[in-house]
Amino acid sequence: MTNGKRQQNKEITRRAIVSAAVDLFSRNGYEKTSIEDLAKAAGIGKSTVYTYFKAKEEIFLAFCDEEFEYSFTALRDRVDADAPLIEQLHTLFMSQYEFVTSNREFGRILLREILFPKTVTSLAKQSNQRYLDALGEILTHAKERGEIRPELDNFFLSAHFFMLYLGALSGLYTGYVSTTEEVGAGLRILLNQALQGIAL
Amino acid sequence: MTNGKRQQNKEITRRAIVSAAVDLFSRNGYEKTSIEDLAKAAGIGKSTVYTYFKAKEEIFLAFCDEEFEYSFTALRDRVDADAPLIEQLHTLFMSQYEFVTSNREFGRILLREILFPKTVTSLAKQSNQRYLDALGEILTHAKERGEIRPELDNFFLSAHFFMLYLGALSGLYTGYVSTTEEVGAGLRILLNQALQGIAL
DNA sequence: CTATAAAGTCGACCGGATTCGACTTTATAG
DNA sequence: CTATAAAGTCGAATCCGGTCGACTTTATAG
Repeated sequence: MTNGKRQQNKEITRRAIVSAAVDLFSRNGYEKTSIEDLAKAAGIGKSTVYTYFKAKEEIFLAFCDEEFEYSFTALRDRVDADAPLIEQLHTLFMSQYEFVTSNREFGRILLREILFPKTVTSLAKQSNQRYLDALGEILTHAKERGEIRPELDNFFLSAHFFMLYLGALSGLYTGYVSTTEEVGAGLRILLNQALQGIAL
Repeated sequence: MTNGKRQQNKEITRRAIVSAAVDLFSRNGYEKTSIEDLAKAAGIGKSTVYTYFKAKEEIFLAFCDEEFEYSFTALRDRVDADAPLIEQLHTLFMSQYEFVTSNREFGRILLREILFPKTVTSLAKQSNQRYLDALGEILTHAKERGEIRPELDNFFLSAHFFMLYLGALSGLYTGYVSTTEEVGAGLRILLNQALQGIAL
């Protein structure tokens, strides 16, 4: 009857792994944490980890999920829903920027996984979706205020802004810029281009 | 005296490794080619490879450099310098798109390294620069024709378009789109948004 | 209360990238 | 022409992600 016992234990073990990941990844970094370390910390055997996650990367994404939850909630409050669109976008992205790069290595791996995942996992897509949803909301509101062209599709608008944000981040990782100020300034220029249009 | 002998041999060996990489990566793919395979093909010992490259990824970037040379040259001819800007950009990017995704795995690794490199190597920056330069040329020409706002900075314009291109590519890798046609259509929408502007 | 199939666990193993350390070659000072 | 230090080479060892297959636990049908 009760197949709930199994389900429940599975959930507990899964949490134990993610919790170990949050701890060890944060403390020692992704590369320096082995699957065996995680297993030991979670009190299970190494290969059991693979019943819960297909690959190490997947654990990383679950780890991100936890961290994101916090970051996104904290963020909602910071964005003023009636500020000009560009300010809202700038605030949103710079907050995310600070969170994502709070650990450089962490940010790099996360961005790689989100943009160019090895396999299309629901988790990667989910992370993405969260951004696109948050943006979509802001955009809908901006349309209502008559700030942007209403005929444009929210998905492509969100994607557009999101890519500009990632461009600013990439500038950091490739060494084009190095300070938060530079990233912020660059991002603002790009957002302005998008809003005002590039063509004469 | 002659410390040239050593230098010269080093260069020869380096070339041998890259040449082996071009051959084996193309034929069997990146993951399926082991360092030992490369070493054997280059006629050296496995660990000697590490005197020339810090990691496998670095060999991959050297490999890309070779391949890009060809791809970029072939491309110049295809772009009509007097077509409307959006057509030029679309042609440029779709050609690159086809080249980059001719092997899905290859494209994925390349894009990761270009956007979010583990270490800022000159190679990654160089690849990037090549794109930005090619774009800069097109943009300068477009300014002369009066097609775009002349006060905008070429670097940020190039970066903007480049990111939209990468967004389209990312859509492929994350599963938002799956055919070349869809990528092309999505890219066109994004380019249009950038050119026409998003704001009312 | 079994029998048994399904689900879960884990130690042992595998392949491949990277490191180590002993050995060989080269450049050069005297 | 040595001696020797620096540079280069490579097989062996290590480390780690991931798979395999034998073993254990759980659910359930009769």
